[in-house]
Amino acid sequence: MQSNQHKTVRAKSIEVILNAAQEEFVLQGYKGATVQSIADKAKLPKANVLYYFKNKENIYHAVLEQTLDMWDKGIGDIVPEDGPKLAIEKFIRAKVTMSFKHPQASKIYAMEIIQGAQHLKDFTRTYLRQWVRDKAKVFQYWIDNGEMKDVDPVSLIFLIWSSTQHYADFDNQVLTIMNRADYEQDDINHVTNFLTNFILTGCGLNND
Amino acid sequence: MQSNQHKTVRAKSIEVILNAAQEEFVLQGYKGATVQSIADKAKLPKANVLYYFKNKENIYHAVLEQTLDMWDKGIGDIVPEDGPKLAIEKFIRAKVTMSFKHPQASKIYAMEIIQGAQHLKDFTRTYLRQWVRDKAKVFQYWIDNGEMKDVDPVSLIFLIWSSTQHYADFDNQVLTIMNRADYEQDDINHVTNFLTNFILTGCGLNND
DNA sequence: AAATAAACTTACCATAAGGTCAACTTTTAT
DNA sequence: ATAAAAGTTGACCTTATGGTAAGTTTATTT
Repeated sequence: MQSNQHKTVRAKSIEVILNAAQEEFVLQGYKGATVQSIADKAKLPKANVLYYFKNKENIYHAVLEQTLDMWDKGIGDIVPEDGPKLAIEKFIRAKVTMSFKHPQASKIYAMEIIQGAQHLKDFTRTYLRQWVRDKAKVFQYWIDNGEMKDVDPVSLIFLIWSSTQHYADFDNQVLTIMNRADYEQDDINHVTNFLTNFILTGCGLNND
Repeated sequence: MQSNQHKTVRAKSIEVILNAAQEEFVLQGYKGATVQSIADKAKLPKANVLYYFKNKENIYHAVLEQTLDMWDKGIGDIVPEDGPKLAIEKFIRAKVTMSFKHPQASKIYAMEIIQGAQHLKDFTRTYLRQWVRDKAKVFQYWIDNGEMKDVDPVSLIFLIWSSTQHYADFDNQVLTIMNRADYEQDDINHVTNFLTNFILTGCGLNND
């Protein structure tokens, strides 16, 4: 099949370019990453990279979209049926795992937001705002139902976000402070356990 | 006095340049910030900026140093004599206030670390690592003394750092989600109270 | 007042980077 | 077999940027 074969070449090139681009954007920032450097990392000529993506900004957009997609898939939902304990446990585990396994994605996102979210204003204003409101409602439901302590749901969400993503965005700092070269599976477990325990306790949900 | 008068001019120019530079570096990243754009924001000719700082990297270094200095001054110490409750309260309050009042400083630092801490490797490896070890020891002392719950001190420090700095680094996102234009004093209080309560609870120190 | 040092400014240069183009090769469809 | 489509690439162009050189103006000292 024509389109099938083409798609394979396309898909492969695009994938290799996006991975290279992600690394470069994280390491050098948007302006600092050059199409040439992305091409080099992807082992393709620059003109070939620009054949698949009309320009540098398109590459960046694609990287951002890829990131949001991955998160959407990788991070499960927070649903009333789980109850607060299980829901929070699941959510923290997913976020921590994501942070340790795909720090680059988190970093790209973080840098974009820090710099003013120029390319994600819409996403934040619509999708993310609604997401927070929805989940805040779920927490509030549990609170009203006496299933967890009365803590401000939005602040709680921010705390979970920040404390989990820290291990991705600041991995260099964390590793340096701990005098380690790389994360290992034990670290994921340790952090997951700590954060789960600590945050559940904060929500009045710990039973250790 | 000669050197006095000179220093005034110097100091003033340098100050105005560094403030402009900080904004530009946050908004555009290191590579994206141009000497020209810094000069424009400082309302000085480019060559004048380069008269005070030999080159762009020097400006960046100076901005980083300024940031570290400010934090060092603005964030009090964690000392055994305070006991865990007061010490944590004071520390969270200082960090939150810092986040709301000087988000730029936090952002510059965050971006530097995210991008690999190229210019702060030494700072992290020596000063910051030692700082964490010292404070961890203080927490451990309190734990051994039965003054607080047995939580991993290093993980606790990371949690306090991340949850407080979130309001600086991600201020755009936080404000957008809350559908607000700017932070107000009430927000500082609200966040300080939430985080203090929540984290003290996590440490088994809350008495509400 | 003259001399010296600091502050400021203009014009300029070399390089790097984003992006285009036209030619060429390979793959696919008929 | 051939035409069309997709993919590949080197050469090139334009602009922006970091930095310099060389000079002028302003302030300070003696």
